[in-house]
Amino acid sequence: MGLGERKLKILQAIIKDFILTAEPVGSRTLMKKYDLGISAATIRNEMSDLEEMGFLSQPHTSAGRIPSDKGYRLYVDSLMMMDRLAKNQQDAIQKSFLQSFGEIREIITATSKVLSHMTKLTSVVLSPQFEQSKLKSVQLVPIDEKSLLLIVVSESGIVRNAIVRNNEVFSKEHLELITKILNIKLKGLTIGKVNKDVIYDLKCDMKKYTSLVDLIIPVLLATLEDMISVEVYLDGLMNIFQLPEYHNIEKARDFLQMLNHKEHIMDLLLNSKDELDITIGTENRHEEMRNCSLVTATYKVNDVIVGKIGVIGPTRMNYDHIVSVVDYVTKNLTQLLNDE
Amino acid sequence: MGLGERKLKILQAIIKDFILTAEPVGSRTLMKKYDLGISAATIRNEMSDLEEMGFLSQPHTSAGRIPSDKGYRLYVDSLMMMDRLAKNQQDAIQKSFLQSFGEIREIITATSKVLSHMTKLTSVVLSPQFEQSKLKSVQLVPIDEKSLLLIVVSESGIVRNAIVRNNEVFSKEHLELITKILNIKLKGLTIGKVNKDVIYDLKCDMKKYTSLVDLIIPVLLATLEDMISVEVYLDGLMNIFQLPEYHNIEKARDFLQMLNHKEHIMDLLLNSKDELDITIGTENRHEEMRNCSLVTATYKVNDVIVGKIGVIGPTRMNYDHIVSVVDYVTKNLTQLLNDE
DNA sequence: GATTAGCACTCATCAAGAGAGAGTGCTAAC
DNA sequence: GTTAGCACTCTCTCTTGATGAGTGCTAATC
Repeated sequence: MGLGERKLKILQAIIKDFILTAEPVGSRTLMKKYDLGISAATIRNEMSDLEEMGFLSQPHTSAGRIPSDKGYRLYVDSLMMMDRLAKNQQDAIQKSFLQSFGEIREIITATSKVLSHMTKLTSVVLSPQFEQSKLKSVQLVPIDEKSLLLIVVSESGIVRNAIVRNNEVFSKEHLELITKILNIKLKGLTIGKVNKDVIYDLKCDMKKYTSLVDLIIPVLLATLEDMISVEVYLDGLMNIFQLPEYHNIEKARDFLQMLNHKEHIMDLLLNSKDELDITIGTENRHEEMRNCSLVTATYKVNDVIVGKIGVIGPTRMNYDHIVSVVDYVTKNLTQLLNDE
Repeated sequence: MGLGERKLKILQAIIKDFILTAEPVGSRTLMKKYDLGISAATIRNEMSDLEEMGFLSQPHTSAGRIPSDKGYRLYVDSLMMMDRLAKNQQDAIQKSFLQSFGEIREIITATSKVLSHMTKLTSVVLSPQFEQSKLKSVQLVPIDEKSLLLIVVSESGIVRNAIVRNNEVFSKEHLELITKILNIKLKGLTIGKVNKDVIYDLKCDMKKYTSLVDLIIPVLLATLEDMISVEVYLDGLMNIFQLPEYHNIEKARDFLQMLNHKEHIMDLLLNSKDELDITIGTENRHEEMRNCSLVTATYKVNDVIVGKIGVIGPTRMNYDHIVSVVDYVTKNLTQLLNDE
């Protein structure tokens, strides 16, 4: 059985109505609210067909129909119109980005905030993966006789530091020499590529200062580790309380508990490889996500450093709007990050 | 009417039972479960008195009694025994502190985690207030021709940095001079005391380099601002779902939404000035806290830098245990922070 | 042959009522 | 002063019946 024009129209109307009301949609409602030009009985027959084909389902015999994941999938792939955001919404998004100053943390936080605010759902943002970023400089700055500050700067502009403590007084000449060698060896190297071999190499070159180097290396490694670690930012968790699907305490609890596991979220987001990706209900790998959809997008800095942004909500989400928002936010974010 | 020994015993038993079961306690239950040596009828009379005095209340005529805030207050002030934590619990707390390495963020996070874990409630920790901390050094390190890193170190060991960008190339001599002046003027100064006067003074001393100074000063101020800003750490938010008082969705929502406002939490915590403070229900200034109690403690670093830790839960919380945990955690935290 | 009106049937939801259970307050006896 | 006994109160749960939304099927209509 094929999917005629009329069936598609009905499916679209059902999805539209269900997204709006969160109530199963009946044939009479459909006839009255949407100008389909056919009677309720005919709609019933078509709905019956659509259910048989798996695009709709029925909570119980005498209820209306609700879209299935397959139904949403069809809608998202073929029926959805990505609406251009209203001017005032575009402005709101741009404005929120203007307020966040240079620091990457600030930008990410602002992104997360605006996403959840514009969608009234929960937003998830992963900080950029700096693994592919190159090292620009490593510095050792004395802060008092027995401790010094290790500063690592990457080309992408991230800066990290850590304190190195010693029992003896650091010699200025040694420090300068070590700094020099560190820079020669590490400058231009991709952070993710600083591995055992590189460290071994470093140690060989600085055999004379083993005691000092042994102090610095672990701190350096920890700092590099910290630079490439991806952080998860959430916002709008409480928005779910506005949604009828989460008026049930168990549902709300499960949702919140799921988002409490950062690794879990990273797994979800990193799973989608497309520029803009929609995962609907059971399409998700995680059991806990079976009633949720996820709209994610990838943002880039200099084409190598990538991060993810996304919105999580019930499968009954306003895909048109959410996708538009995610898309527009991604564009703004990318622009902001590449301007610097 | 005075509070005889017997009345106190009954109150204590009621509180004990209610903390355990979350159900109003009746006279017969009390007689059967607790060895009071009197009949249910006598207990009823006593309970009636206790209610009249305001220590108990009754949800409805034919229900048992529950402790009022005043009842808990009496309990906490006079009846409570601070139980020494079991050895294994002490060990668990100590262990969790051992795992957190030097960084203050890590320590605070660990504190928050262990608090919520040991109490099965929500923990709140405020990072230390570094306002009273003194500046140790300010450094300007070039990271490339047109940008340099401003590093501020305090005596308490916190380090912050920020990037200063310029359109022109920085002159090495100027930088060294400026660094020198900055250090002379700022070293030893309490961070919170760096005000307009100090800045004005600085500017006067460096009139020759106005363009450079005008670049650096705002960054410096922002960095200092960042150093003294207090952060709020929460953990165990989801623990409330285990409590019967939050099986109601509105209650759970209100609780979570309340804790979503960081300023709100800071206000709550900073309100209590004692070493260890218990605020019960309506004793709290905030309407949203009327069903909650808050156990807070103050931790110190070098006697000047202070922070707060606390546990939030329903007024029906196990005060003995919570207080013991908060107390023990505070001791460990203080020790760890002062060792460094 | 597709469409539609009509109707019997199903199921969730809501309100009202009955019964059970827990607990109290009062009274009279100990 | 303490206790047993009893009537009374109130919540909670279960049942019942009514209501209403919606379906599926059948037969009539276009």
